[in-house]
Amino acid sequence: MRLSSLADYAVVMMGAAARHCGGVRTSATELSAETGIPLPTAQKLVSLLTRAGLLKAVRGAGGGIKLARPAAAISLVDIIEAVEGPIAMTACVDGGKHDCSLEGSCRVQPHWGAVNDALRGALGGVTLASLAAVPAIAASAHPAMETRI
Amino acid sequence: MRLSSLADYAVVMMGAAARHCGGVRTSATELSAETGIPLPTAQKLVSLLTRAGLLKAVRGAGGGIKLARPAAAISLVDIIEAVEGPIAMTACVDGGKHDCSLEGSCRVQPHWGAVNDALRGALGGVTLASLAAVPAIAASAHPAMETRI
DNA sequence: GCAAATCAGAACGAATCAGTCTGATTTAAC
DNA sequence: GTTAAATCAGACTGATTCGTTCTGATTTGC
Repeated sequence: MRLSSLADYAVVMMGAAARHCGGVRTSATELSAETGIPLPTAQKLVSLLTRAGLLKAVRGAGGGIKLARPAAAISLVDIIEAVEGPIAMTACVDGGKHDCSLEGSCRVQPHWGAVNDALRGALGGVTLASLAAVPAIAASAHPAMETRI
Repeated sequence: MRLSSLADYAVVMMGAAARHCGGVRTSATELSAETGIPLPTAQKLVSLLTRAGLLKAVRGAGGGIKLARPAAAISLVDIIEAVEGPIAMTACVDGGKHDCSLEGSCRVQPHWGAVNDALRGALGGVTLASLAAVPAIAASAHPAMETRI
């Protein structure tokens, strides 16, 4: 039930990219320096995010990357699914895949849909725009984060 | 972002145990036969769930297990945390553990708390009692599960 | 006292994940 | 036109975690 490190890094990198206000082109090297993520890992993430259609990449010297869509149109769901694949807490929630041998008699299955919806709703409610611009809230929220969630 | 198989099995097993109405004592062998979960795995789950205080175990011939609390007082959160440990999507949400090198400058951190709360709320809203008694709903909900969540 | 049944914990194999490295492609400068 | 630098893109390796199985400790019933 924990996010993979790659997905976590991807969110941080996309947040940094969004801070380069739209048109300005940045690069994996620059984002690596800003966020502290190792360069090779940052390069791999750029590749994944570009393939998913979240970033626009331009090769060669002077090239770089920029957001493919406005920051307000990109949510945590998009980023996480770009790195980890479809969000499905159990196999029976993953459309098409029906590997569970308990199919049919399982009484838990109906509930997973609702739980999965709640998770996707929470992730979809956080856009990249809100990540890029929350200076005061972030500072004041830190102490409260201790609440053992 | 997928539940581990062990945790998934644990939920199914606890649901089956709850169907043995309170006082009646069952065993890992019986639950294994009812759910289709391999016996060795079922035994390990019984051990984990007992250690977490969700089941009461009695050793020896004629022994067995039963719910430690009423089914209405056990939620998916309890079961999942018994198997996987505390639910924390990222390291910075896990109280005490502060391994992230980006601490302090990270602008994403405040949001993870809210997302984590939403997830825990969704999981906490599903009690073992509701899992044990949903005959009609389960049957009618199956076709709708195709909705690519 | 003996035997059967049960839970409890340790050990092994497999799969996924994180990270690193090398190569293909493009542009800019000379 | 050529060279060189900078960038993205994909393949590879090591490690950690997960899932499963096996063996042992404990208790009751006969």
